[in-house]
Amino acid sequence: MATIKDVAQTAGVSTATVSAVVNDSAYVSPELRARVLAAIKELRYAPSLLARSLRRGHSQLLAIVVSDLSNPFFARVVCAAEATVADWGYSLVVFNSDEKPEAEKRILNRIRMLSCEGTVLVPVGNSNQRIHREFEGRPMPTVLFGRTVDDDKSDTVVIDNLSAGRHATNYLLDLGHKRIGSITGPLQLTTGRGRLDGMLAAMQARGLTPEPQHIRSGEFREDAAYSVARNLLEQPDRPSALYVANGVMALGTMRAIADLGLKCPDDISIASTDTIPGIGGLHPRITRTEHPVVDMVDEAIRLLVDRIDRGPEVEPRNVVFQPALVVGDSCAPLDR
Amino acid sequence: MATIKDVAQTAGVSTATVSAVVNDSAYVSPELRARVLAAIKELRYAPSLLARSLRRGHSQLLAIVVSDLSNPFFARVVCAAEATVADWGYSLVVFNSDEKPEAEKRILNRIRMLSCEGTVLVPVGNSNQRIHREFEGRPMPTVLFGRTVDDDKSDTVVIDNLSAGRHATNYLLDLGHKRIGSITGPLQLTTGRGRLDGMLAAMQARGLTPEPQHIRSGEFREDAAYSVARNLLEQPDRPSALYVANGVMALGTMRAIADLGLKCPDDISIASTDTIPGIGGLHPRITRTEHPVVDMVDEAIRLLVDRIDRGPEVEPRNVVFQPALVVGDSCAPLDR
DNA sequence: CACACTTAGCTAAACGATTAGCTGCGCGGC
DNA sequence: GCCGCGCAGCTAATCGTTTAGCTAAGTGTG
Repeated sequence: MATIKDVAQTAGVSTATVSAVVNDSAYVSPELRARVLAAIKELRYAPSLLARSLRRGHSQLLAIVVSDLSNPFFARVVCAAEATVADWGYSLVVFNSDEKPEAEKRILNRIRMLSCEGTVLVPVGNSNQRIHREFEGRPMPTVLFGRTVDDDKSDTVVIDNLSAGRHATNYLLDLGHKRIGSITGPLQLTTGRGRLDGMLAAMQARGLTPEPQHIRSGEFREDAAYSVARNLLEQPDRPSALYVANGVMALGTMRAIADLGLKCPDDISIASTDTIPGIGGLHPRITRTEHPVVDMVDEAIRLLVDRIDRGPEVEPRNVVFQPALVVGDSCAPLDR
Repeated sequence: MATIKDVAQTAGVSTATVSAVVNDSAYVSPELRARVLAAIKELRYAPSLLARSLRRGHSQLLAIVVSDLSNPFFARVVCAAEATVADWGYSLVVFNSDEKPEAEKRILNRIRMLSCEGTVLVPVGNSNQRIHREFEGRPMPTVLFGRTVDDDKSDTVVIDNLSAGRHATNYLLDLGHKRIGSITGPLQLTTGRGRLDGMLAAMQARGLTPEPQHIRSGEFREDAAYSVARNLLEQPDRPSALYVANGVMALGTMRAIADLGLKCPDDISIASTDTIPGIGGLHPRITRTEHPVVDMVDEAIRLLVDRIDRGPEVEPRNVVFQPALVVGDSCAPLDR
């Protein structure tokens, strides 16, 4: 690879002049400029971002750490992030913590070593100490995405989990369901706890109390939801409707329903939060609340870049997006 | 952020000694080692990978460029790559060319500037010149993934597209279908051309010639497949079965079928190549050929790392994975 | 014509690590 | 007692940039 010295030599100028041409950072006479440009072309020179980063003190690198990259929701997040980040002139380093705190720790450390300028983090667990412990010293600009932790120092972008759970449940209630169960995520996560609380609040508002054995939670995964759903639905007094906390869990639940020889929505109605893109042609079409992934990611990157530029003085900002109900045909009215 | 100088100063040693301790690259007396370790801990020192990379001449960075990150198939690829790459001690920079040649060009250039040590590339278009033009000078270790181009210099990891198309089509033929159509990807891509050729070969082997208007192709996207399928199925003489070239196109086709008020498999049978994970609980379960994504990615990374280590002398290797037929219930026997 | 002022382009010092090569100490052998 | 050798740890060069500060030539003014 040609270096700036090679270019300087072939063009017969100093490296400072080459740098000035490349970065347009100082006036260079048309003649020299032309010579430099020609040399660059001839040698196929491209500046080393490594060296530039070292000198300038910033790396043009942003990191994203998601908690489960095999979840289509986070795949969409990464996809959106890649695009937005490119618009801002950064490149994206992607990490998957796989819901493991120790992996997250290792990753955050690596991000620091890579001199990434900022991080979009879907935090694992609920202990914020870790985040700041790892990033101590020069604090790393961080936007918490999707989930929050007890942490008033970071910017956050989340959805209104309570509303999500409530709207989906209200839809079921409006159809006449009374014995509603739920399969939600780990309750130490805001996405798990919040959605369940929304569901319970909706029930309570109608004076209903769900049966304890109908309220389940498990990991945010297809197979976890499958097991939980299977176990729940094999009970003699199964509910007439279920609220399921995310897209892949809804799929797992549908699979359990199918395997048990039940029919949705005939035997049981399903409403969820979050969605799997593209499955609108399959049956049933799941009724769910959706959140605007692309907008959320755009906002997260915007906040992140702003914090990188303006530093820790800026007050932490917490942006909450509202979910929207999308009606499919996975819920049937309960006539009785 | 603490630098190696700070550590050296606090420990009362030279930077060389600190480096020796950090990298375990030379003997350091227990006493100094302890002092250095203490200083590192106290200052929360972590070496700058930027500086290290600059000096050592390699960056611990691998790049992956996929042609459509919103496609769940490539999301799975990125997910698998992230995990494997971490095992080898690298970090992964992710790019999405979105099937745009000019974006790919820009990305490859950026990869070069970032001093990534190697690239897993899902190439856009069919002109290999671009790849080598961009990577000229010190040639960039590259593994072509999923698709190949006219290029005998790179390692490649692909599936046997011909077999994929043939197996899926044979399944339909075995059920008695004769008027089979297809919706495949862009024919300048090996994944488009190959799968279609496999389908046609299967037909031909039974002495059948598909009607030209039943053979369609379009972009590898849900919405593209939807339009094509809709147009195809609205014709009076629609086929009794369709082979669809990938997972998202199968979903688009199913959506078209649903929107037209048709039933799968009653009115039309669908077999595809590639799959969407987790949708086994929805109806119909699409009959398809699957390929071992994780193994393919592992192999690609293995090849890439090997080439980085051993240089361009190694003969290019071309690994082909075989697809496997997975039967769902999207195909009905044709009795007539 | 001398002086100050501008400015194009240069030199050289960073950035934070690694590492070749040097220094000086301690020890063993004759 | 001296010489030579081994080796722990240091100094300083280096990776490829950017950039502060300098030089020298050009310009305009009194």
